[in-house]
Amino acid sequence: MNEKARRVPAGAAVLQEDVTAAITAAFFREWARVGYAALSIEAVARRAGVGKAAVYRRWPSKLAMASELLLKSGIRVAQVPDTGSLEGDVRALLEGAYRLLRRPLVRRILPDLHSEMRRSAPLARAIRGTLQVERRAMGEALVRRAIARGELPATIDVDLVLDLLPAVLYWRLVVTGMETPPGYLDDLQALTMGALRGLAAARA
Amino acid sequence: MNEKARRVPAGAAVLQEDVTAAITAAFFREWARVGYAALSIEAVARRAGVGKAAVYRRWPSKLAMASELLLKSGIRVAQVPDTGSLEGDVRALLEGAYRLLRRPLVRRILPDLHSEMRRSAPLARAIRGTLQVERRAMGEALVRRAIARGELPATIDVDLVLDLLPAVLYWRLVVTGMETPPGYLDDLQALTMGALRGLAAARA
Amino acid sequence: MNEKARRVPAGAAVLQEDVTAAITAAFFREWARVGYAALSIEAVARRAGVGKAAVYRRWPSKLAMASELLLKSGIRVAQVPDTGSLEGDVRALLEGAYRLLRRPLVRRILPDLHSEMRRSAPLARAIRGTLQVERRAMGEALVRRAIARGELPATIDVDLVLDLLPAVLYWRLVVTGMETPPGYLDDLQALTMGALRGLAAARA
Amino acid sequence: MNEKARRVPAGAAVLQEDVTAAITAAFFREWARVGYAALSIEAVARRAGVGKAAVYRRWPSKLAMASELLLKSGIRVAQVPDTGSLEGDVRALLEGAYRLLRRPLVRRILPDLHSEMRRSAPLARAIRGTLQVERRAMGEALVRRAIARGELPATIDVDLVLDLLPAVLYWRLVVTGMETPPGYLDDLQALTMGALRGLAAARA
DNA sequence: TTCTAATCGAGACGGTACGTCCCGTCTTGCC
DNA sequence: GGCAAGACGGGACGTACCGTCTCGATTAGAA
Repeated sequence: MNEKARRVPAGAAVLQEDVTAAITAAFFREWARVGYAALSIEAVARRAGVGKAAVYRRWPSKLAMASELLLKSGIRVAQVPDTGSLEGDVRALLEGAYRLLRRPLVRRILPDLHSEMRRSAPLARAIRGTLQVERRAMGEALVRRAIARGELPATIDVDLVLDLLPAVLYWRLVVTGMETPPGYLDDLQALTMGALRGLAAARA
Repeated sequence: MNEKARRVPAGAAVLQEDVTAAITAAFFREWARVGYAALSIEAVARRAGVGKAAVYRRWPSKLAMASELLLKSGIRVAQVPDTGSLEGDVRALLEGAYRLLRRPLVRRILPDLHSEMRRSAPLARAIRGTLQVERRAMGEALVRRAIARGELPATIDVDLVLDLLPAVLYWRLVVTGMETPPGYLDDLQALTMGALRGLAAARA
Repeated sequence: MNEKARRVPAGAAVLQEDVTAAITAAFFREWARVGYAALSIEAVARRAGVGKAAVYRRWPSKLAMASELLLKSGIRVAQVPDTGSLEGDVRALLEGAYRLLRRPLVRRILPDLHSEMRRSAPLARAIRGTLQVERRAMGEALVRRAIARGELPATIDVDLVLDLLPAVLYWRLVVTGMETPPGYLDDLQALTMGALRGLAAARA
Repeated sequence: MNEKARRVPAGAAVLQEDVTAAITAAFFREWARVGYAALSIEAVARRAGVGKAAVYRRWPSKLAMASELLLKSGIRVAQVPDTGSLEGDVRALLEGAYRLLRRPLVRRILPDLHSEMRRSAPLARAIRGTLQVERRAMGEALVRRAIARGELPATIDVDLVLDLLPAVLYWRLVVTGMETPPGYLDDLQALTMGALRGLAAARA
């Protein structure tokens, strides 16, 4: 950031994109390094080679910055295609979640995010308004297709299914921080299908 | 703190219980007031009418203080008795976990602890050395009894079962922060038993 | 602040003169109030209505602050002009030293500086690099002129002369803290000239 | 200090001499190490292997402790015998002063002491009431003997002589902290005798 | 001999100050 | 007007000592 020629936009008085990009990159690197709570705007600016004012010009607070950058950052629930069977859909979802939660940055950031959400309504709203909505929509679609195929009863508790699908991987990878042995996803797939059958039976 | 009669100091150069109590009370009052992240030890000491050193003499950090006070305040994995059947044991465990995770304070602090564990090896060791060991022992005993009764095959992946048991409640109550509708535990029980059956079948 | 003249702020992010002035004033007021040893930077900042960092940005320590402020406040070895005779030069030097060491502030701070020099190499270097060098240069010039005039032999021990010139006044005014009676400088002048003659005779 | 059997004085409830001795020793070692200003009672007690209260039981403050211990410590002006001539007396005095001021502990402690004296009337009184009185008495006796022998005029300014005698050595050894080359005392002797002659001539 | 009273090492107590870091705001001169 | 740089008043950090106090144990002299 420091020495580069600024091949800057048209008029002045416009936030420069490369500065924003440098801040964004620095922000995630700092987050991964020290965690959300210990993350200081000063350090982000320093690492980005940017004045503090450049940060404050863009976002009023650390939280606002986090919210916006996360949404833009591509921490997204993978798309789950219709594979034609519940079993295939579940497998696809588990694999997508696994690919996401396996990333070290994600494993460090998610607990911070969930911690802060407990405390900050605006952040919670920002997150829930996008990530969770997306996740929920995807999960509901999966369940609806299964009901349509007759693989699940229409009476099934969709919320509980939505809790089940990410829960075990999140616990394992994010909360305990442990790795997974070979074949883990296969076992998890069997476990999940059994759980869905158990749930279906209870509501049948 | 200054003028109070010091009833039963007991030992020499020993941390005084009434000071500890004052700090503890102030800690939770401050937590409620500003949240964990913004909680300053200075403010806790001030509110307790105590020198900062009196706090640092007891705990090396905010997180250590939080961990210990929470443990003392009753955040414990409930004991799971041998109910005579896998189904009963699972139900007891789920109910214990539910009682724990339902408490607002626990729902606020657990993500903080898990976040910080990702970063602080000493804290991770401290937590794992107590809570997790306890939890794991309890889960393993449950599985072993089930194997002994013939309810689960000896080949079952114990680690995965240990992931399963707390995962859904943790996700629901702690991560999403949502409440549970009536009958949630019943459904969760059915779900969990189905999951165990699915897992058993896969390994049979 | 240290070496460059700071006339007319000139650049951005430059220490502001009015803040420096406020700190300086507060420093001397605090010194007068509680003495050097008990002087706390916190109190200086408080009294100046300034953040502590504003003080530390200017000086790394209480002693550095004291040294610089004193130098600026006019504690300088007086210039000794060539009066045309050894006698006149000595008299000028004694009078310069007297004017300096008579000031109460100087009498309070000099022993502190000398004490601390015994312990702090950096401070010693700083002081020696300015005050002592200046003093030595002046003394050597005086002696060299006297040798050129034939008033002192070329074999004279210059170091010892340099010890002699300030020694008695320093002892009297700074170490014992006593005042001087009228005519003291006249007697001291006679004493010093006698000493130089004695020294010259010993080396003749 | 810790394990020794206490073969203590007469009655109980009496300050124990070996504790006092341990504190005294620790006090001087700490003084030499960090200087008077930075000397903490806590460190003295720690180094002496003694509780803080044992120190406070003996002296109400650091200053009181310093005053008393210094007086007892043997930092004394050496006795100057009547050698039969002014020259011999001066030489004896200079040698005594040199022996004293050459000691590293003394070179470190004296400037601190003089600094504190400037600020603390009680300390100044304690020191002046003993050391200085003693020194003055010795110097006056020396001058009186010289007057009696006809070596100095009766009109000589005794105070100025008293300033002269210690001044150069103090400046050289204590203030500048430099060492002395071989023959320094011889030159200093010549210098001092010359000074006395010059002073005598002025008052003749 | 038993009691009593003050000493001992240890260290907790409420405080103050240390020197550092970061907060969010503001200012300066360059582009 | 955005930019890098960084000073500003403020506040918390975690540490070191302050001088006081309390503890249980030791230790003799007085009862």
